[in-house]
Amino acid sequence: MYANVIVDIVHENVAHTFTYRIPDQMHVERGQRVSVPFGYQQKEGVVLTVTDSADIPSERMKSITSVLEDYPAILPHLVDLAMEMAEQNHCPLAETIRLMMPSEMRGGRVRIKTQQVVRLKVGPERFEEALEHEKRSSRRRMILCFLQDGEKHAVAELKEEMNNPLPDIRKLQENGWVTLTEEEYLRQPGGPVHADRAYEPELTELQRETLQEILPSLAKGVGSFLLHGVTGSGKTEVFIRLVHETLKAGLGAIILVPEIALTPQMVDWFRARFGEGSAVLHSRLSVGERFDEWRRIRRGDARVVIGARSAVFAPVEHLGLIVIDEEHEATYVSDRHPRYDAREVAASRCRREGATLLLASATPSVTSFYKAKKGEYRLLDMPERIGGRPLPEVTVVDMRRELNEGNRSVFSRQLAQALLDCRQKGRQAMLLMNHRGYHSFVSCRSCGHVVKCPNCDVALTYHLGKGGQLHCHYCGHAENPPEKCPECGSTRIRYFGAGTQQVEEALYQQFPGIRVLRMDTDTTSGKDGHAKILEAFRSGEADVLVGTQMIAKGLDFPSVTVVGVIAADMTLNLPDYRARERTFQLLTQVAGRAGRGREKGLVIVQSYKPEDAVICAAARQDYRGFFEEELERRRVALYPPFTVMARLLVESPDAGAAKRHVEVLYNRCEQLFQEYPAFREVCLLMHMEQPPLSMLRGKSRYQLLFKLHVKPETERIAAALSDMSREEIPGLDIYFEYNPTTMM
DNA sequence: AGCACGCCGACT
DNA sequence: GTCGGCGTGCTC
Repeated sequence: MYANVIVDIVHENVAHTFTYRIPDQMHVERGQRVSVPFGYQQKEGVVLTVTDSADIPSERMKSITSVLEDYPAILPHLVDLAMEMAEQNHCPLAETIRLMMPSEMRGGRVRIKTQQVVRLKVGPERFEEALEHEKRSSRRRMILCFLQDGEKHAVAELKEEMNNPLPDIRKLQENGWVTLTEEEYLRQPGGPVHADRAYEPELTELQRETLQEILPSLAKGVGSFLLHGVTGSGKTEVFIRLVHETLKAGLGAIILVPEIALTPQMVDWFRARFGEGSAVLHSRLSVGERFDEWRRIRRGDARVVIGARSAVFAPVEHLGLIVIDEEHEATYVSDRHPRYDAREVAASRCRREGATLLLASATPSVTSFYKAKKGEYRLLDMPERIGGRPLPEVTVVDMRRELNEGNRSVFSRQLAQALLDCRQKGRQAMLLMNHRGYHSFVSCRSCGHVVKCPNCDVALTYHLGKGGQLHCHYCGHAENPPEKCPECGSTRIRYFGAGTQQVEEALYQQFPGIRVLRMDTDTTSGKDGHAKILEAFRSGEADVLVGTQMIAKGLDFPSVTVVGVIAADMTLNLPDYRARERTFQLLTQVAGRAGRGREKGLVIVQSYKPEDAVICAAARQDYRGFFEEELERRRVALYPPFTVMARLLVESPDAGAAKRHVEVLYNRCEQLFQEYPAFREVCLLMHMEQPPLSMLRGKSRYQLLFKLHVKPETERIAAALSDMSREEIPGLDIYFEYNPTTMM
């Protein structure tokens, strides 16, 4: 028998299977990891197929050295998925196979932790006899009593009861009363589960109806849904019940949430609801913990998995359900190679494995909602908040008018009043400012020169602290602010634009005695920095939480009654076709933070363009209105989901080299279109330019932007463009992105 | 990805 | 003369 093996090397040259003889009495199957001789070295690989004939000459063929585990580490369905992904991304199979296992598993780094376990060897009927026999040692009697329940106990547990129990345990073993063994030990992050904390809240009528819509599909094993539920509508409880039903049917479930939602509290809460049969996968786990969680899933000990993006590959056998919460979040698209979209992977997995897919969001991505409208997903609506709580009232303030009427503060009069009232009532407020630092740029009033980063083509941001330096938010460069203009020598240097630090300071000035917490990348850098700030705010240590968009997502603070958006249109004018969508999502999500308790929430949105349709729709909390308008805009302007965007990005420390190569690529594309007229028809637009970030981390950047019709040829163009990025040129980095996450 | 094989410059 | 540069090519 022969095995076709994918060797664990990510390179085009070896991106095909190699055939090995399977030694007699060795058993291997699809998905199993093996060690094989490869050239003059030993490599790990994964068996793709087992056959009884081989098409290479026997004298060239080598034999599998050993199996690395006695079970297939990669489930057959996931092998199929890896193959599909490799084909779609035109990347080596080894690269997608790697997604299917924890990194600790590769390279023989598997360290299986063991612990010493002791248990009673004799039945309860001989327990008294044992006590009698050990009457001369109170320590040994104590150990026996500890083990009276007949269960296995870690020696470590006994250590908490007494000093150094091991010699006495050994003695008891000699005397034949207990057994002492080494057992494999799986680290359980978060410690033992207290399942008694679980409770099942009564479902609302709407929640029950939604559940009833999905349940039949769970039984049939086909169906995908998009759940559009307003903030606070109780979507989560629907997921939980679905998962319980999935488990009852003997199937497993995966729940994906954005990484930042996986707070310790949320993890505790989740484990309380599902107990030992659940696993958590996220980036804060140690490598060992992650590996152990993976094995618990693979062995079937954990059948419910909650995790971030990569948990979509969790080795759940008999999968019944995948839920993707906050499906509009950009975090579901991987930023590294291979660039997969967890939503698409989940859809493929569900189709393949006969599972139900449920995407959910208060502000679905335009693409997903469009798919739902076309019937690709079944659309479910939860338009009301739980307990009949009203959606917060949203007021848009025209900041141009504030300025005209002499208010130069960062706070409009309405917002200032709301903050005062809120504080008087002992409630809390949240303020969103989508820019960190103090001033967003520094410029010369004589010549207009803006101080920029030497490594990146962006203005430097003025930060308080450490003597007040200018920082680059892209590469981390910091320098002292100039005393005179480096361009014209004038001393008329001015600081412009506001950031979170300035909002914080303005609060202190305008509201003496106010207590403020600030949450942005600068204040959350330490370990659990994130959680610490949120915990402090939750326990009432501050009246106001000021932050960047990280405060907008999914947080539930019942005592927050006021939410202010300082500069709503800041994200609106970014050079990206999704800028409007992102603004709407941000405004709606942050508005949803208000009024989650008994009191009605008040949201004040400050804008310099209050008549803009996106701002208006967000103020009305009118997703449909936003969607229809935005879809029409994209239809007319030929943007996704009606077309596909692609980009070839060239980076080099040598600006000339980057420019020359992007021109070479341009010409090559022209040539390609000449050879294949069908390609020319598919390509709506090819645009050579310097991206908005024309320099980043000391590298000059040029790009080719493509807008492509969705046709059968589109995939082939993408493959050709991708090939152009794969060629290795010294001093040049070339990236190909299909549906790039950013156009910057 | 590694690593050997192979063909041209400056060193004990 | 050799040691060693990294270009090219192969791995079941």
